[in-house]
Amino acid sequence: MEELSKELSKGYEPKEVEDKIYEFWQKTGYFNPDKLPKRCKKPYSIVIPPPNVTGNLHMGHALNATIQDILIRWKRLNGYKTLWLPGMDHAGIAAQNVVEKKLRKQGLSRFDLGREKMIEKIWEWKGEYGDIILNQLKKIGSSCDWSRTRFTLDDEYAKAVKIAFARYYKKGWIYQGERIVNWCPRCQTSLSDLEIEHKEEKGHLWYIKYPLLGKFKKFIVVATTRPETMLGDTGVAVNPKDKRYENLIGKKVVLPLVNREIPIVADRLIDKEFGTGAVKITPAHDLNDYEIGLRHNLGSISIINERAKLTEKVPIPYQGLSVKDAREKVIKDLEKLGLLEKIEDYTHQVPKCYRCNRTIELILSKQWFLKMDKLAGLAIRSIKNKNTRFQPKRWEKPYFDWLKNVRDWCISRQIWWGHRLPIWQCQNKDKQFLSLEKPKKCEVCGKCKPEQISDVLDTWFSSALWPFAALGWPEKTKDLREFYPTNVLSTARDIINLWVARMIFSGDEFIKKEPFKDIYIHATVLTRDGKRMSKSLGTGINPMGLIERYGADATRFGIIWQVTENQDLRFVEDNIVMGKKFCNKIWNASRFVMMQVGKQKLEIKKPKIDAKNLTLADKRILKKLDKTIKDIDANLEKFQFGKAAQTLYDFFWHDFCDKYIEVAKKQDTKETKNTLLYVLLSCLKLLHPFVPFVTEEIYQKLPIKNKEKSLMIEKWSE
RNA sequence: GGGCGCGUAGCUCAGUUGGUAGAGCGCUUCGUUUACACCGAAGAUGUCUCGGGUUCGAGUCCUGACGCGCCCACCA
Repeated sequence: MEELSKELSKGYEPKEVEDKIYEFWQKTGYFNPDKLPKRCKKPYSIVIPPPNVTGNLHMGHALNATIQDILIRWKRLNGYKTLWLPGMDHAGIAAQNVVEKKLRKQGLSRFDLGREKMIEKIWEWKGEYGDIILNQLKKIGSSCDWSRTRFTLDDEYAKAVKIAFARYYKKGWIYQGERIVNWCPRCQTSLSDLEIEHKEEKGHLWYIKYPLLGKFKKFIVVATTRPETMLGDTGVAVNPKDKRYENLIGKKVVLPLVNREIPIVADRLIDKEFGTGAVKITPAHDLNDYEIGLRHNLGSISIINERAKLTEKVPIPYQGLSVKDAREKVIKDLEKLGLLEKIEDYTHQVPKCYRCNRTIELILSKQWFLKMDKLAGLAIRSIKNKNTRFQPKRWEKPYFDWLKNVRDWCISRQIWWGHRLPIWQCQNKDKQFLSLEKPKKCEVCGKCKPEQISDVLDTWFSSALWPFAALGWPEKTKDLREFYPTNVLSTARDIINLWVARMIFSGDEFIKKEPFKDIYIHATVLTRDGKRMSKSLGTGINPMGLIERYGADATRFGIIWQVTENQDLRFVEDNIVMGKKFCNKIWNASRFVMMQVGKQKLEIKKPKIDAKNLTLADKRILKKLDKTIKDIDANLEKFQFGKAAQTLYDFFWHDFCDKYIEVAKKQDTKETKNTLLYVLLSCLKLLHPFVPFVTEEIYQKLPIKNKEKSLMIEKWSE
């Protein structure tokens, strides 16, 4: 007892254990599937959803890391050749924004630096801060194979991106076109629909009188939330079935302030019930209007530029005004002319940039697109055929809904940090061509020195290749053969379409196989009162703080305890406290068992349940243990992490500690000692995926002869 | 406008195919017995949001209502 207590302190002290154990694990090499014992043959793989370089671990990451680590450790203990491949995403706009912000403090913009200098700066920044989140993943105990860490902007990865682009290009699925795109005036780039967030804003609905051509004091009244765009109107539209306007269709109005004659057209898209039933049409700055404009040959006039200022296409007094100023002036001027009928309060959804929260402008712009019809079909088929399954299944629906209505994907961005499109511009003719490397001569004119176009690809274009590019594609690597398709993707619901759908069709397209068998969509972590955790609201909880106060195991256990199939998870710290107590309980129960058994090392054998010299209590605990193992396996198989944790907790605390240990105190037999040690060891294995540190620490101290080097590679149920 | 999830003990949540309501934290009482007070034993606490229906029987199935939250959407 004296000696033991020197070795095992009275309470579990995570701080003295965790870093030491993590280092030990890394030394064993067992995070690397190639270094696992030979008996581990069957591959089991997970690729991490690569966190952004700009990232810091938040509760969502902590939850997801725990989930993935539980799966990996569980399968590793079951003798699988496990690979959990880590990495980071270069996070185009997000990363560039971070560095831009730093520059701004020095009064500089990225344009002051120029492209090359700016990219250099971002790499520098990445070198300095880029590993933070990976280190945080280590802190929480993630057993990733760090030797395989990938970054979505490293050279091999860039090759994969170029090859993928070229394949699409050669199929004719990539095209350039002038379309209405979402434009962020701050980030100075186009954005895909999925990169927009709609926020409710209180605005107004302005009713404006458009005078009918040649009819004195007769008007058609249109309602709009954006009066300033009237300067770019090329028509007015009404519903063809609208009796009120029947005789006006085909007539013309004189656009106020501009004095342009524009037609009244009939289009089925117009809702008779809304506003006045008559709509001003601004094809260059609204998607619906664009379509209507095309149908009726209205033409388009771009009146808002990339900086959200009015262009020279508007009357001189408005040129150069910001959208906001233009709105005020237009209203004032209309009022003066007596053309403003009324103003109503109106709340509506305003599109915002998901990276900087600036209001998005819709503008006409030349961009690159990836055709989605075929690819969306592939993605739908993969789930329909059950080659890949959503867990829980209900997430299929938003996935299908998006894919069925998806528009072509705008893949070009006007930022600098990212994969440049492998497209080159002839200097003599207005023509471009594809070339993966810097071309020796121009493929168009044969004479000029072509220049690579400056656009980069949407970050999600490269993320879409992650499951196979991270395994070495386009090279035919051993890893790709062995670990693709991966077994599980565990991720958050907000990137089902942004990322998951795109990985599925990419995998299908390039490898002819879906990248994962199961897609586990975990709950979103909310605050105690059901609010979103966010930095700006100050409602976030830092998992690193929890680890500091309670230890990594406690944090893992406390989070996972709450994981059910629910969409949301309201985080309560009480559960982490519970986790801490539980770790302490594990520690002390182990201490007791070791005191009972003594220092002499035993050969551990699985006791036979029907052996005669076992007492009723012995038999009972062994039986319950068997059942518990089965339950845990079944729960984890179904991704029911909370239930698994609760089952384990219950067995360990109540069956093993409260009942069996108490009885064992009065049974001083060889069989009981063996059973104590056997059940404890079994529990350590079962507990290890959930609370890896404390269990490994104890394992290392167990007085048994036939021990593995690490608990990580013990045999699950022997 | 469409979709999804939730409403069970003071708080956060379980509750498998319908059969007398459970856990953790908190609370009450007792307990320093060979691990653990980060403990043990015993205990209290619920019109399962509200109507209606199916059923011998509903927290569980159906159907309305109310409340909360999330996502999608080109109603100006």
